Amino acid sequence: MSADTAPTNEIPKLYDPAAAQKEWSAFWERNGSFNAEPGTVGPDGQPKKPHTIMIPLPNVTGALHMGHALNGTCQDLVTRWKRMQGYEALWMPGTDHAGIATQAVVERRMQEEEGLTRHDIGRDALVTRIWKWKDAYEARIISQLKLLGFSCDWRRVRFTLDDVCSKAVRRTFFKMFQDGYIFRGKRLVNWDCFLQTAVADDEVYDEEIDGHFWTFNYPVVEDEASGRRESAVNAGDPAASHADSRETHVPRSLDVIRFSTTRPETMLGDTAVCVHPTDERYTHLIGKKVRIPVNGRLIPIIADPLLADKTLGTGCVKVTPAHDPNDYACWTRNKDKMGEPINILNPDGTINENGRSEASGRRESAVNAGDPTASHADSRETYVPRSLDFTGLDRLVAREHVIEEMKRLGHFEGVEDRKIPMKHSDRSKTPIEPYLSEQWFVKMDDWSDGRPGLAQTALDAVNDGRVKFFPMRYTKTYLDWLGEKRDWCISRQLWWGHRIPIWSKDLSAEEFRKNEVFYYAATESSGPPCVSLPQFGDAALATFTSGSEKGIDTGVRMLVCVKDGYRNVEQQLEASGFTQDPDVLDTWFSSALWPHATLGWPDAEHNPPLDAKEVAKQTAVAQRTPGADASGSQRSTLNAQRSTNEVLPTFYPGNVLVTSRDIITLWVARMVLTGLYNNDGKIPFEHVCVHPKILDGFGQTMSKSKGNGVDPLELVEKYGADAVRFTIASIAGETQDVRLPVGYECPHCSSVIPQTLEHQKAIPGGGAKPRVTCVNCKKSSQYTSPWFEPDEGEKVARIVAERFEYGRNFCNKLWNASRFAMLNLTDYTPGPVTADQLQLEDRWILSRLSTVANEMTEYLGRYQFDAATRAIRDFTWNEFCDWYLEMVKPRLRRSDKGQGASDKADSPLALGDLALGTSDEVRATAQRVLLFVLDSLVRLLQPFTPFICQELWSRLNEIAPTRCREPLSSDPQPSDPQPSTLNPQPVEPAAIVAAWPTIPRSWRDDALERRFARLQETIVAVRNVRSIYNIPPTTQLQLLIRASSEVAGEMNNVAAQFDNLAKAVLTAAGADVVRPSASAGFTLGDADGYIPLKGIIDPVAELSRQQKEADKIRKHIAGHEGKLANEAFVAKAPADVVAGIRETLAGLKNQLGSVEEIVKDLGG
RNA sequence: GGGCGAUUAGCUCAGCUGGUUAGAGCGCCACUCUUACACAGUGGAUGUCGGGGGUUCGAAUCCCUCAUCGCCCA
Repeated sequence: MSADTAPTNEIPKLYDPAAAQKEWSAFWERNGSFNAEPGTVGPDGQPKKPHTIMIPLPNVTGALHMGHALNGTCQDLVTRWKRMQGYEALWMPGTDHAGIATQAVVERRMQEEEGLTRHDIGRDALVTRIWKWKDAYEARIISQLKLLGFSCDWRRVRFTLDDVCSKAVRRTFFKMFQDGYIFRGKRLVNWDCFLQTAVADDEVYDEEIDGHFWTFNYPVVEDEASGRRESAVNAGDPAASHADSRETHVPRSLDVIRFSTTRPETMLGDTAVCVHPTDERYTHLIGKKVRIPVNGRLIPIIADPLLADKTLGTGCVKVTPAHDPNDYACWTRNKDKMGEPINILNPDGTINENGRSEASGRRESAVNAGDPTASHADSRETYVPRSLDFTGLDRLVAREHVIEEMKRLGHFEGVEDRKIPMKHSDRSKTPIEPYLSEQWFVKMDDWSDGRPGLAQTALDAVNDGRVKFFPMRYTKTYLDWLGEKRDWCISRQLWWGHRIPIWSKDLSAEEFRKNEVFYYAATESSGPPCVSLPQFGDAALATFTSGSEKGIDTGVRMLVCVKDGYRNVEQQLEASGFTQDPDVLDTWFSSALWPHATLGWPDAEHNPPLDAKEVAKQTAVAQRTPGADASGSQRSTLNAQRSTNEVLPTFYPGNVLVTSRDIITLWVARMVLTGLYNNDGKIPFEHVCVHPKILDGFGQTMSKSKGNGVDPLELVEKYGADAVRFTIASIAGETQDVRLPVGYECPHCSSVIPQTLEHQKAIPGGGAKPRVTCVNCKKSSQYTSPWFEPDEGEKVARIVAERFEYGRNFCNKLWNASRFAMLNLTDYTPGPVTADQLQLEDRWILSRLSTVANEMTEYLGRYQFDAATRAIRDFTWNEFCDWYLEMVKPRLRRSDKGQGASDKADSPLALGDLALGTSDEVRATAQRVLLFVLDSLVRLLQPFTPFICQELWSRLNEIAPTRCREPLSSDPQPSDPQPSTLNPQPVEPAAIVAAWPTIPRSWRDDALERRFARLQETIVAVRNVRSIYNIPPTTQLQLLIRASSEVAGEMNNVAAQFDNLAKAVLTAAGADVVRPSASAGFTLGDADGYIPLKGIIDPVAELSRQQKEADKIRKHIAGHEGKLANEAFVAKAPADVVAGIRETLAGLKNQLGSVEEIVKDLGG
């Protein structure tokens, strides 16, 4: 036992993550370590530069999964790193209300558990329930983030529906309304008939269903008929005709148009049939009309090259603009040739009044252009003998009736089974219907006068490099999507969200005409987009819509937008008959404002409020305010009352948005756009870091709906937060998504049961909870699943993922390396280290540290978290632990207790070529260098594994509060190729505020690293021989080295390390060394080694081994010679490449010569 | 249909702007409880770099093409 003052058992052999997490979370909280304040002054007396990251707000639908953990880990890495670099680093946390997603979850649960729909309980009651849900899940989410050690400024937590964000939403809407960006229009939306709302494209997924493909025909109507019609009807209205009696005397088989459809009921809303303009089968029919048999409406045959495809089916398609996106697009191209789109659906998916044909006895005249007309019932009597009224039928029921009718009327041609891709609502899991409805939009396109629109400003910001993507390739996604400049539909028929701040009222034509301003505004297209209402000051603006093409004569609807903070105006409007728009805004409208709304925009007079509870937890901050805090910086008084908002100008523009690529269009583009719009053209962030997604073991993205989401806390519990973070960081690269196969740990025998798709999908059916059966002990148990809670008292198979052992093992390695160091630092005394005191291994590890620390800085700057993780892991494990610690051990042994096996190893004096002084001094130097490297290592790792780092930091600070540090980065760096003096100084009280290492690049010594590599190779070669001959580790070997005198000299200098690391005594080294008989050998490029093994060596086995080795070398030689024999290679390849090959070849030949010699010796 | 990305050891993945004897972790084999660590140490085995063309002195890397998979947008 060398460590006499610190019993080994004081530092456990295993790192205990749970204890560290608990202790240091509280520590950071107490100290306000994650706070970011404007005006904070750094140690140099200057205000700290800000660094801002806005969390891509997770939604409150449910708990977080590993994807969020990855996203957060990346952000925390950057935030902690920047904080150590001296920035005032703000990581703004918060959550998103996620309109439809959250409402749908709550509604579904209410339906399942209580059988209630939202209409049963009403708007207010539903919203109250959703708030409760939100409170629960927001708390859950925040606690998940906190348990992962994420260093958000928790005092600043925001929610998209809170007062601060709401104000920003209202102000933005008002501003956009004022500037004419917001308008009302018709739009084909994805209609969720179950939830009765429009859903966004990204809330829709495709799924194939078993369906049918029906073929029908429509009879073509004769020309003379259309001639008569024209005089009878409005231009552009093909429907108001009764001339169809003609076709009764034309053989139908000769003039029908055949088409196929998967949704026959939509023929009720057909406004045309469409063929390809060059399709010779139909060219003669273009411009003629067909009759829809089930309702008698006449519709034109049009030509459209985009919609119709000659090669598919009959080449003819029906056009239902109100219920099909392609058809709608066709309608926009051919408005002049067909009537207005006809909506046939009610919001609940039943057929509306347009499902009623005249034959049903409907008397009133058609309201919509394109409706069936009232004139021709008689002539159709022969083939429409009964009333046709599909109104009120569910669309799928109506489908069957339509088919029946078409069959009965003789227009049915056939049906086949077919797999049909069908869009489904992600929220209700029901098929969506394309549906034409009135919505609010934000104009994205440029203005007609050439001014750039919102989309263009956001495009410019990326095009001119103000906003950059990492990796760069995602720039294209952004530009392509924004480049379409499609108007943004911002209204949602939901109850959960920001209510649209528009109050409207219908005005009669007379009422309307009385007000000249209104009249002018509504009728003059070149006028301002809206008019102010003098009675409300600047608090309200109005526009008018006529509601139909018929103009304002029938009256108008007055739409008033009210600014935030004018409840009185809203009340006055309501009192005079105005009602607020029932819809809410798209969630993205509020999340788009996140980067500036959270900072208090538009309030220029107050800092955004802080969470009082979180502030109250910061007891240490309260105690030290207003003095200097322990890190030497001063913070401004918390949440002081001010007359200006300092937070916004300090932390906006921000620095980086860290997100996954599916969010580029939804968030990034819109954040840039609104950021520019609301902040005088200032971008919300300069970088966008796009990280991979975590997939399950089957390559599916993790999602709540698939049931494959893994709760990071389960893994934190199993492996520790640091391990989870470190592992996650190691996979956060820039190339691709990453699979994470998981399993369940059998509670009986601890075997891992791989997860299957069945496990993911299984839900409790009829009471019994699903179980997994252990592959090993065959016992079954319940398991964790997002679908159900295991029963009380059950043994539960919990989720495990072996991948995370990577991080756990690493943490333990770091722990034990530090443990070793601390056991040897009990008598540490601070003091400088001078260059002449440094040993080979010291210089080597400092050289490596310089390289690695600088690489880390570069990797993090490029958001290459995986590369940074690998670099620090390899350094820690393969260099610091495997070599440095092993090599430094002899120097740390107390000389008075040294009991080495050999004379050389016994005395540190024999270790090197430098004057070492007393052994106490040797030990002290070793301690100081070791401590310096460990200190740097902990600092480099702090952003990755903050808990263990702080644990180590605090322990180190007890033992050694003053330790050597690299020179400050601002210090002038002499071109000294060696590390200059390391000077001790008091270190920071906590790792989180420690300075990020800035190791001088001049410490890197390539020549020394090469020499060191030769030493390593030699040691490995000796170990190899030992292993091959099964020589016990305790057996001392002899080593002879034949090499040039220079190399031999170097070998002699490090002779003690051969004994230390390979249990081999270097008995001879020089050019004249000869191979002893009965010895094993190895060859390096410039040295040959021999290990006498008399009595141990099996000459036959050794011969065969050496022959194999020779063959291997010959193969390489052949390869290299081949290259050099190629004249073109020698002529064209760069000189250094050719020289490199020659050098390698020479080395290989040397090696081969040595091996052949051995082979010969052995009688081969 | 358009775009992006992938396909490298049994598994999960690195390999940047072409030149390495193609790597890592896990797993596997053998040996070690050697005084930091068995969540460890030491040594070892393992790949026609998806297929096929091409460019080049030289291709895992660049180009074309095919196949498979994933995502985004229509």
